[in-house]
Amino acid sequence: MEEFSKNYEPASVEEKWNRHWKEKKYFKSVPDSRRPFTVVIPPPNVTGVLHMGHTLNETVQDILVRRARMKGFNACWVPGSDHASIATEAKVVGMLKERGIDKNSLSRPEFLKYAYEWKEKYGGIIYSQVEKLGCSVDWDRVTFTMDDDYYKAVMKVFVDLHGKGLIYRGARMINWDPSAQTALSDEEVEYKDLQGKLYYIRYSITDEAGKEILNPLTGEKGIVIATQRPETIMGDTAVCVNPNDERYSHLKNAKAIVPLINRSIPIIFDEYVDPAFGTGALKVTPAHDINDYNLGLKHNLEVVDTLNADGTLSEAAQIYVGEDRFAARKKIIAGLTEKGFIVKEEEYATRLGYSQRTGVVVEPRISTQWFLKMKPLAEPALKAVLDGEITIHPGDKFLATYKYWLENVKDWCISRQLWWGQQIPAWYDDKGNVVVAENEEAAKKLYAAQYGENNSNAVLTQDEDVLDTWFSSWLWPMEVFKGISSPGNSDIAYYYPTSVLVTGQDIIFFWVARMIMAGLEYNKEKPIEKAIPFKDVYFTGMVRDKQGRKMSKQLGNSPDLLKLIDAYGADAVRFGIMISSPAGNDLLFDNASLDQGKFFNNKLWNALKLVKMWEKKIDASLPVGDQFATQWFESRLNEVKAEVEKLFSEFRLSEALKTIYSLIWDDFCSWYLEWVKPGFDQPISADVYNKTVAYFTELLQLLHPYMPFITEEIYHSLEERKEDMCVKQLTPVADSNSVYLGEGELLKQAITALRDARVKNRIKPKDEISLHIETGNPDKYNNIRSILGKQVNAPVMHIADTAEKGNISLVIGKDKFYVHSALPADHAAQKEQLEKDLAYQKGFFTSIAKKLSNERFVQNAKSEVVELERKKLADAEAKIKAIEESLARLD
RNA sequence: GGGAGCAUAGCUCAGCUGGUUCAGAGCAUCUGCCUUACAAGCAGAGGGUCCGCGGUUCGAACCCGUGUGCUCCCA
Repeated sequence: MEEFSKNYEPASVEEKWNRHWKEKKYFKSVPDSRRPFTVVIPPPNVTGVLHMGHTLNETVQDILVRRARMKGFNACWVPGSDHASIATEAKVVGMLKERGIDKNSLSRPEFLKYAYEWKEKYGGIIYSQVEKLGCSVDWDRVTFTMDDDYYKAVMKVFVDLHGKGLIYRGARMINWDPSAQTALSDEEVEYKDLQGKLYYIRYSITDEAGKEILNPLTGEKGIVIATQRPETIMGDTAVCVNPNDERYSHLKNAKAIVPLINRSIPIIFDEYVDPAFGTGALKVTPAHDINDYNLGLKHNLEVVDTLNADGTLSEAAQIYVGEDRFAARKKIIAGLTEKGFIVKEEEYATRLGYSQRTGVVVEPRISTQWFLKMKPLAEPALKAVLDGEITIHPGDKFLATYKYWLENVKDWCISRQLWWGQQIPAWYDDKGNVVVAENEEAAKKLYAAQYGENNSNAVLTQDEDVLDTWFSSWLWPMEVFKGISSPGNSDIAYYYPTSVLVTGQDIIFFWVARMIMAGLEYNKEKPIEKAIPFKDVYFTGMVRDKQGRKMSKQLGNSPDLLKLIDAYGADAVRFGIMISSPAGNDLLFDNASLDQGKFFNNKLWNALKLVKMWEKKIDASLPVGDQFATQWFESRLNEVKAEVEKLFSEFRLSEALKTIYSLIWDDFCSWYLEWVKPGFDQPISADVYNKTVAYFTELLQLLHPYMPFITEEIYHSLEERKEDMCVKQLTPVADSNSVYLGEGELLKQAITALRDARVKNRIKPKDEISLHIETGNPDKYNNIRSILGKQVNAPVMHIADTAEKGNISLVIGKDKFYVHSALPADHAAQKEQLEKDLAYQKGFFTSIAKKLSNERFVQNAKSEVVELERKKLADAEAKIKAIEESLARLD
């Protein structure tokens, strides 16, 4: 027989089962006659390693997938990663810089070679982490958003949507990332509150002839405007005031002179300006502010773009050309101050947009980009959720957010000035004519057809830009099954729609909403329940550190997953993160919960050791004997199985784990195993042993989705098995017997109370007592008396309607318990306990009595409730009587 | 500025449809145990004005209003 180590050692066990599962191809899925349960991994991007947020995510998915597999579903979990266009390109550029290579010195194909090198390295790290965590993914289905077919699918969708008029190209004010030098979508901008400064700058005013005008009301020179961005004054093309503002009514047809560069710009009048804000005069810089841009359109203003793509000042600025925008700001302030243009400075609370990926301040910029019209796609996506076709968990906490975004969605800027990604399938001739087609050949044909045979030899150049990564990942639930590149294939027909999407709430717009849009757009011919990409969305919370801070690279408070697995084992990590993870709420990650997982491993391990010790003690000739323990545990097990079933249906995974944990630790280890434990040198009946192994097996099955490795290991250690736990089917829930459950509760209560009395009276566990129970219903102890005697070391026990008084008395339920012990009893402690109980019961009695004496309660409350209260009153009365009698005995 | 959510034991949180499953769990704390599965353990115990105020109701941690404090999303 194999020897068991003192404590559970996860490392070798986890390695062994990972290899075994993989060899057996248990997690490979092909369509068959079973119902599918499909989950697509939200693609972690290839820029780094898995953080704790991913760990939570992957664990939740694995739990759902493993349980589905154990319930007879054909479970298919597709792993993959996305190319994270902007973030990866930034990393690759950084890597090149370290090697002394400038991106601009490379051709596009050369750069992409380096990018793929990066992707191979970091994508590989992520996959090995997913595997170490025990994720039961189908490794034959690994998908990357830049795979050939995937790439083609993205092209196809672009061309299709362009053909439908949903994709268009145009010059708009967009969010510009000067570091990555690309456009961003609205969602990629994060706003932060900060303390800025408002500068009041005086512009002089002239009439049409160029003669200076003074304010007739105040005699002041010029006009004062307030701005946060003095470095943009060179891009000013007007000063705007409210037409109803009397302070400025003398400025009709006047001109303002931009300081430092002395450009003359018109004064315009528009009610857009709030006279109460600042000085009531607004400088208008259409190239660098969205509101100014709109104002400029309305008033036909010139647009002067004073910034280059990299955030330095352009030739158009005339001064400080080539200086960074923030450096230029300082110099301009100095220049303005020196020349007396600055009237005052003021502290000002403001909000700035930062690039989510590079962290730099985003610059509003007018730029020609490709856009996707969102309104027509948003409407059905909103409807699907509002109609309940897709359910968001937990509760509908995020429903309002989802609804608001979709109702107010703006067109999506999908082009990025990058190389790493799907290159936009648009081709231009030298005159700027454009054709959109899936590839160059098709583009040429289309061009010839559109622009005539004469031009068929024209040189076509493909758009330099690539598409936003989310423009590929929104196809994920379909294209991992080649649903776009090869529609109607047997995989997509079987696996789509997927069952549940598990993801962080932070990408509800980036990904979840857009996946729903794409799913509905490309499955229009199907009924809605077949068109949606998933039926349920489960949002996990954010993982924070112990102090409640977000985990981030800057703070360095995110632990390294592989180190955690080395220290605790993957099962303990999974346990730790799930036990502290209420659905949808943020969780404070603390190694203490991993310790709890590790301790739990040991508890299971030691239970195994105990049961294996019994194996040697089986005596087949032994009669079945006392069956209460097994009867009770079987009922308890079924009760919990039903509970877990319900919790899973509500996606309350943390609750379910707590329930299973307590069933194993408390009910199975602390109660059941102790109850059936044979005495020293005593045999165990085959019946009890076999049932114990069967119960243990079921417990392991319940726990397996959470802690796959140790459960598989113990399952095989318990006895010879033909199949593996990860594919063993769960047994259906059976009825539980409420009589056994009630008797079990009474037994536990009596054991606890008697143990407490022993501790308080300093009776050692080895000291025997005899027990006299006075009860009106002696029969209720029939099933439990032998276990009770064993657990409280009371070889002698009398149960009758009158009892011989002992030296310790206590009241359990309505019954009086008298303990006879050779040792002197602590009367004071007993008295104190009894008096405390009495006070509680009396208070309880009074409150119930008061309730029942209230006529309106008796009239209005449901009859069951009133009946229950009457029973409570009677019980309390009986208890009070028993306690009082015991107290009287003590005096 | 608009919207959403949260406040229960020292900490992290459960608490469903208002009524013994109503004040609960885990961790932490305290006491006693080297009891042959487990000291990473066992057996016990203590600990709460359910954020403040008002209302609805026979009855409120739970429903409504309001104040305070915190978090998140959007502009």
